[in-house]
Amino acid sequence: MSQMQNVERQLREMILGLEIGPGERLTERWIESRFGASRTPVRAALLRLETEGLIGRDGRGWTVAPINLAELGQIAVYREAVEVAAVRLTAALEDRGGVDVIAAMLDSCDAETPREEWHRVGMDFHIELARLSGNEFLLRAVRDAMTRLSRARWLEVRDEKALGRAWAEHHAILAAARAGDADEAARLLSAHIAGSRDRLVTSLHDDRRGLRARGFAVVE
Amino acid sequence: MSQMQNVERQLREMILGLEIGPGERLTERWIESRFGASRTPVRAALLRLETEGLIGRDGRGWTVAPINLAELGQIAVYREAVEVAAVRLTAALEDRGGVDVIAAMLDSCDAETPREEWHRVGMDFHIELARLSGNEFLLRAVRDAMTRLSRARWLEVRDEKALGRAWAEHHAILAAARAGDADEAARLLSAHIAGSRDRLVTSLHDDRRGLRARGFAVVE
DNA sequence: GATACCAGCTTGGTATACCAAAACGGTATC
DNA sequence: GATACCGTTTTGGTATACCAAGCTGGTATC
Repeated sequence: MSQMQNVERQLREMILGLEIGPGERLTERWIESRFGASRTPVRAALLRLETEGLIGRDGRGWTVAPINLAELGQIAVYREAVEVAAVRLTAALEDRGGVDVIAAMLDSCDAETPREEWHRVGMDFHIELARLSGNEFLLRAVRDAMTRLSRARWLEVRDEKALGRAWAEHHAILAAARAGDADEAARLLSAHIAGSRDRLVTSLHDDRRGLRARGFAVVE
Repeated sequence: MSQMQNVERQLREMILGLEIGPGERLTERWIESRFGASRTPVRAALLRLETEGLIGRDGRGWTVAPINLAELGQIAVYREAVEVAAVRLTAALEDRGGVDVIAAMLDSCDAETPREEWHRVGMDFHIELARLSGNEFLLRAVRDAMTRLSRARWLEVRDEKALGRAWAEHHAILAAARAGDADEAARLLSAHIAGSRDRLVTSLHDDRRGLRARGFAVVE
């Protein structure tokens, strides 16, 4: 694997894992010494992460993207557009066997499963559902949206009940898609995305002081 | 303006203007000498154009993205999802004055207007309509899609009648949006995108031999 | 004549040196 | 004590040298 991919992957993981906090400044020299790569692959990695929206430019320098509550609302609208389109395509497929694979993925989580795994499966549900549509652009759109949401979802304070509700909603969406009921799947998915957004924004808004106390930049 | 932005902009224009043909190979050294910049900004520009889908990797090297007919179909589905969402938001706005600005832009084209300008306005219509929605993600999605479609639309053989029809359809969509009729605007926009796709794919498919004779890679 | 192999060249990947601009810090002045 | 100014340091932008992998063309061998 090339140094560029190496740096890109590790840096992305550090950002998504909040090892580098939202709003933190990055210097190419620090990354260079941190990962043992020279500035050329470091710069390449930064350029890629910039297009993913995980980092941005602050004047001449680089900054880890802050948590942006307004952006979360816009992403929800975007997600609804592309995910609903994807699930409608999936529900119209001849062979909807892929739905069962996703259901099995959901069922691999139980009370013993670590929170990290729930987090990953919750995102992969949406990504894999988009993949079933067979449309590369819808898939990429969902993947990008989930990447941007990842940190916010990780910071969300979710109780046991909320996890169970999301799990049930996911299964209901799959059931409608499996049955070929595009309208019902679309309706359920829209409601699911809107509900997720509401809980997410409310949770982060209520907790914004705590987040800032941890050194995280939060934009409202 | 930095060398990177310089190279990126010029290279993009050369690719979109078909001065560098679809499928053509690119070497960093050629670009370096062609634009008088060193490899560092050249590589940065290539990385950005790669994320735009205008160039891709061919093993170790770089290749201008071929014209891909299957991709055109997928983009149409993607466009429909995001553009319909955008126009619905726009139709629901309190202040829909921006619609008239777009209408004026359409009306700036007449029989004397060069084809290049029609091409640009035809794309900007969709981009500006998405901008009115106020959603950054929908806007970016439409802009990206139009960038990817740009070369194909330029290669399409369009008669006077087709241009007039597109112009009329654009105005009808604006009228519905201005009236706040989201359903009608969505219906018209969906039909417009589907019709555009059909004409585009048919035209390029019929002309694929001619395109290949010009040295353009065409994937079906 | 075909094929296997080798040398040279091309090319992307990487490291690094140099530069200008901006940020920082300290000092002198009011 | 505040502020304006200047030198130092830091930082991103750029150019370039070097490397390894892969391609090319030619040659030698069968």
